[in-house]
Parts: sequence; structure tokens; C-alpha cells
Amino acid sequence: MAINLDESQSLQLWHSAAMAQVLDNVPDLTLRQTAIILTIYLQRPPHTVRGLAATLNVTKPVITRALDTMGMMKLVTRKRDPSDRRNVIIQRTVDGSLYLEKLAEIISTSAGELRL
Amino acid sequence: MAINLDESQSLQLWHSAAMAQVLDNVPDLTLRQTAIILTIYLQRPPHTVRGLAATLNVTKPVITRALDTMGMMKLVTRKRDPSDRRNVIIQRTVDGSLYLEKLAEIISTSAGELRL
DNA sequence: ATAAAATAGAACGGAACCGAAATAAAACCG
DNA sequence: CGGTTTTATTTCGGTTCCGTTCTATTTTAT
Repeated sequence: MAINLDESQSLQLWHSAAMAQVLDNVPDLTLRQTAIILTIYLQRPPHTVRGLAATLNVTKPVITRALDTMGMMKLVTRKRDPSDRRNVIIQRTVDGSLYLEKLAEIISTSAGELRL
Repeated sequence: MAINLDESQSLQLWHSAAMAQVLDNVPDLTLRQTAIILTIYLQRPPHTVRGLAATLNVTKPVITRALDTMGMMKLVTRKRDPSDRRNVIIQRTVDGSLYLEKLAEIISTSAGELRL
């Protein structure tokens, strides 16, 4: 079963989900940070700074800074790759999983409220 | 027909849409700004600073600053309410409509790419 | 007319982000 | 070994955003 959203429904969904996040005072990530954390949690590991930078087509400092911020929020952690100590492996956390679970619930609920 | 998205699909949709926006170098609005512009374009006018602040449960300076930014981007315009000159009426623009049309297309496309 | 209330914006200090360039550490290669 | 490449981070100057507080303008009420 394919999901088909027309443009009006798409905007309603985005609006509802954005409103819910603003009202919930959810710690708000930038669009880039959102793309990064979702890539980390949805795509197969391992994830490195270089890999994420390539995937998002941004410079590495952008990734480093986003990881700093999300690291302080406990949404991700970093670890040196033992086999090549230049690399940093980005890992998931319990808090990160909870954050995304909550986000998923907001989106899912917003979708359920869509009216034609 | 009701739209039902499970949590995995919700995150995939959000990921895909966030990625598309990052890759397109779309001018990235904060979550609050996104909620504001969508409220302006999806809900019935008139929109005032006070009304938007109440709707989003934020202070008025937050709205003023968001309108400053989005005004410079030509996504919205402001006009004094002639009948009560304390009020500012926020209005849509052609550029704002185009911006949202593009956003809608990104989300719609992302939804279409969802697989189970 | 004068005082009070309401609306929007400005000012301020602090925090986060950006792009670009410079730095540090590790691995590779001749 | 010594030099080069690769990886990640730090630094720099500039911009934007935030919350709080203060100000200016307009309307309403006494």
C-alpha cells in the first residue's frame, strides 16, 4: 500500500506536526540536525563524520558541531574507531531513541488527524 | 479516507523530507518559523502578532522577529490595520506561496517514496 | 482631558549556528 | 624513517535566534 498525500494534505501534516513540537517545547533541532539524527537512527551503521557530511552534502565542521550539540543533549554519542583511530563512530542512545519515538508519535498523530 | 502512518513510516517520511530540504539548500526556517508561516497560509485571516503569539504559545517578540526574518525573505508582509492602528496584519506573498508549494511537493514526493 | 490598557517593536546580553581556514592526530606510502 | 594524505576538530568573524525587559503608539475608560 503506497501512501499518497496531495499538496494540501502535505502542508496540513507539516503544520500540525510543527505546531505540536512547538507547543510541546520539544528541544528544537535545526533541519540539518534533524536530517543527521534520522540518518543515524534509520540507516545502517557505522556512521562517521565524513560519511554523514557526504550524505548531507555539507562540510565536516557542520557535522562535528551538530554532534557536539546533540551529544550534550544525550541524543547521540561518539566513539573512536579502534581499527582506524582517525575515524569517529557515531552511536545511538536511549535518550535519542526516546526522542525519535516521541517525534514519530507526533507525526503519526498528525497524519491521523488529516481531513479532506 | 483517513491517512494512517505507523511510527516507522512517520520517521522515514520526516527523514526523506528533511534530507530533501537540506540537499536543495532550501532557506531553512526554524521550527517556530515553519509553524508561523504555515499558520498564516493555512488558516483563515486576519493574522496579528498577538494572535500568532497566542496560537503558538510564545511571546510577541518571537513573532516580531520571525516576521522580520521572513519579511526580509519576502515570505510574508506586514500592514497596519486601518481600523485599529495598534494591530499589524500579516499577509501572504507570491514568494511565500511558492516556498510552500515547493515544501508541499517535497513532502508529497517523500510520502510517495515510502515503502513498507 | 487624562489615566489606564493593549499592541507591536526595540534594546540588551547570552547562546547557537554558519562558512572558511587553520590545527592535530593517525594512517599510508615511497 | 619522512613526507603526504586522511580524518576530525578548533578557531575566527559574522549572523541569527532566544528570553526578558523596556519603549512607543494607539485605543479605551473615567
